[in-house]
Amino acid sequence: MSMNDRYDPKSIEPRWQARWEEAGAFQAGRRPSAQKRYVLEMFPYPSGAMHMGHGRVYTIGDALARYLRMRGFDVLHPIGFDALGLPAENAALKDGRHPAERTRENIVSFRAEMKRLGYSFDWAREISTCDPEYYRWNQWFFLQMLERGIVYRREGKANWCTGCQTVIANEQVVDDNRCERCESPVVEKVIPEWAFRITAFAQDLLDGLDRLVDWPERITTMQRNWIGKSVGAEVDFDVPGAAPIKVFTTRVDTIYGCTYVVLAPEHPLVEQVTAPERRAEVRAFVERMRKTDAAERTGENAPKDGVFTGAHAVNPYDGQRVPVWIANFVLAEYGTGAVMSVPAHDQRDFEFARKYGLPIRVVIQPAKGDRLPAGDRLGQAYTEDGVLEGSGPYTGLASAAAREKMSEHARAKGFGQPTVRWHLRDWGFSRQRYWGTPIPIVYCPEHGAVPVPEDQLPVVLPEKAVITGKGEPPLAKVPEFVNTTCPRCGGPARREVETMDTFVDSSWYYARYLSPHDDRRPFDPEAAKRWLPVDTYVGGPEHAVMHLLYFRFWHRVMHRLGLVQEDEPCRRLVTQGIVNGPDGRKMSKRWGNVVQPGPMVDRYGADTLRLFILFAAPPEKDIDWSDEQVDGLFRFLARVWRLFHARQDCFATSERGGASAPPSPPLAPGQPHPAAPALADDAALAQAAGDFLELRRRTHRTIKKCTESFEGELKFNTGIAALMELVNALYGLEPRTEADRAAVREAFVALATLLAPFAPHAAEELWHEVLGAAAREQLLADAPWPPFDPALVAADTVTIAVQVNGKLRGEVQASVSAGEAEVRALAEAEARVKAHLAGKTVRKVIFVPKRLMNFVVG
RNA sequence: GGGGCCGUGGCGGAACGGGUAGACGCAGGGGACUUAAAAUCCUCCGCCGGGUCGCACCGGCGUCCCGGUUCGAGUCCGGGCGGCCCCACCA
Repeated sequence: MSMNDRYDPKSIEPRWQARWEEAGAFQAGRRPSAQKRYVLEMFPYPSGAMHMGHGRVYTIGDALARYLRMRGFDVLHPIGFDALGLPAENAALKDGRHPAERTRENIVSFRAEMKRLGYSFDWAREISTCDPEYYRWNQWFFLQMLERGIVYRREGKANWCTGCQTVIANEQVVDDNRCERCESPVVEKVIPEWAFRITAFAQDLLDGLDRLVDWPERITTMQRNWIGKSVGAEVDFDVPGAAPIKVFTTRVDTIYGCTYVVLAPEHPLVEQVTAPERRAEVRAFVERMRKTDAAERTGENAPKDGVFTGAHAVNPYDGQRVPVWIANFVLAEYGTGAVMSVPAHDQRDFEFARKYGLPIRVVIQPAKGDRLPAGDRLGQAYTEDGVLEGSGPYTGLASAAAREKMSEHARAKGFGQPTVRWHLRDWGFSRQRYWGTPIPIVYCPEHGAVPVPEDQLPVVLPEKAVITGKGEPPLAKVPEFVNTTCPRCGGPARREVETMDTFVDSSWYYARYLSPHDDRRPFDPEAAKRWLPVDTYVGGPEHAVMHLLYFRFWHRVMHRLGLVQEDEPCRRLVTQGIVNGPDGRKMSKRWGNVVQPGPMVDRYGADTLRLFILFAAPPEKDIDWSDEQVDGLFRFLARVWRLFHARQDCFATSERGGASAPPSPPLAPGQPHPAAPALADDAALAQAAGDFLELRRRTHRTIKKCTESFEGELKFNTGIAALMELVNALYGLEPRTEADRAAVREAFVALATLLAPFAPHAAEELWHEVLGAAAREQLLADAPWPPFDPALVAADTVTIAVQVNGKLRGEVQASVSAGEAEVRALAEAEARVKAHLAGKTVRKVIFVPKRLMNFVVG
């Protein structure tokens, strides 16, 4: 192949994609004796065409995977499709096409787009969750978890999406009680459902967060808040003539300030405690609450609203009788559905007490500073910890100590106990929809819910679908599916017609990649030993409390089942920002600002698109699409192209010797690389001087900089910037001697190699061009990452800034080893410095070797 | 209300543990090449003022605002203001 003047990605990219595939360059397991790295990006939901957001995740992950391969690791970089779920079914409702058909089509288009972008996936491991060979293992897990009590059937209030006509998970309810998917209102509905006992893992999931040091803190914080542990106490308030009211509080230290008790409107004791003369009013209130939209009722801005029941309860600590109220702001499903109200020390209680004229009693004083006024003159609740007063035997104790003593006292006396409450709820995963994994249960009139035996899996989702979006679940309308026999007695029975939440599919897919065609178990535990946990997981931060919590839960389950060694699925998480439209708004048909990756590849080639995505900003930041910037990156590649072309005299003339490159620095253990071609002829290189010695320094600094952009925080933008600087430097040089050419050649090899993770096709082409026959048999994708020479990275002369009283007044050139006296002499000789020192007394001189000298004068 | 992140040129963004602010790119100005345009190559580009025929050069200000620590602050501390994200009457 000969090099053309014009950079033409269309002629380059498909050719290298074919070569990589032919060579199996991206197959995991090619270096069995090397250390492994598992690089994973969240698999796509193929609901439409691939969009720019996908382009960004996979470009980030791919750059890393390619780099790690070049560092000598055995890299697993798989891809698959999260194919089951509501959107495909919702689309089917619109145009009547079968979800399977639509999904298959979308997958074909995704796969083609991804290949065109040149992602280094191990395609042999591709999975699709709508494949029975995949979801049968969802069913298998279900059975295992059922047996262990981690799956159970419950009858409870569920979030019912009025749009999707199905139950959705707590985590899928977003802003103002709307569905995360379709934004329809979500209402509460009492319905039987299957649930995972994720709450049994709450403490463990919480503790695990402390070990996830390479996760973004905001994600672990969000999980921590979502799990929502609160340590407190349960206390029983006796109600004469009725069952005691059990309240949950995190501030039992304030209980002597309790002046009333509040029940949630739905609390089971409401009817029982209400005095006959209050009944009408209470019922009217409860009825009104029932009819009010949940968000409106319990939203932050909702005014406090309540009603007195006529009953009184007894505070077990001081024997005081306090009135029992019902109020809108108490949630039936949190804690015990009842609270003790301490208006002096809780803002909500304070507001409520003010509104209804209930007493306010101060029982905590700040440890330092002014004392609080009496309750009736308090401007707002004092909610901090402090020192107890008016609290019987606990008076004088600090809040924390009091809490401990007081909850222990409750336990000793039998009217309460220390308690931990969680915000996290069990994960209800029943879906009354078609396009999901069938739940392997059969209902027998004789034996009730009977699990389908393992050897009868998979329960295959029938091809025939009656999708109306209304009424009964679609599977109920398919008699061939529903009607079956009981696995236990053989009598007529009906299958479960609910399907599993799509988040089940994504909870363990990363493990299926390890042995995607295994038909005896979900995956091979030996392979898991080799590859898990995932080393780097790239995906959007929007999954912080759904997928990312579920998959941590599922991994723990797999750990209990003995399938995996560790309890956390992934070491490092990288959350990438959004690609916005050119106008800075979220890409949307509504704004007409959508930019698709496909047409961009047509116009500029994959390499330019990839460079743009990586250069625009660090991965976590949102970026705006910019046609001008993309043009700029295309120009950069074209510039590199011309440069190589213009300097062919430096490398195309002769075959270089077989000297191999020095090994890559520390990270590359295991199997040695195939012998790498020399960067350049060592003897000639050693002769490089002047501008060309400078070039060599720059080359090695660039290698260092690029390497650093992959280590620690991923900052590809600065790595690419360094490459641009090297290119700019090369433009100014005119090599004349053999040593000059060797230095230029060294820079070219480095440039092509370092470009490989970012713009792999162009890099591959240039690399083969510069190395000629020496590289003919090797792919750059397989070549070693270049080492840098520390001696060349460290400059021998440096520019030292000279300040007078902290203001820059000049700079001097000095050798790196120059001491204070030497630099001072140089500095004082500078005209500007001299002028600023004239007539002043130097009181002090600060000298920072290699950086700066500051004269402090008076 | 709680939690997290963040405020740097016209724009996207650089700046290792406090040490020359603005790397690199985009946009823009000037020049070369060209019959011309595009492309390309070279070059300038924070603000204000002084200086010079034009340069060179010089001074002051400058990383949201106000204070502090320090020889020295984009970076550390305190207090504001503004933006984004998540959670939200969680007892």
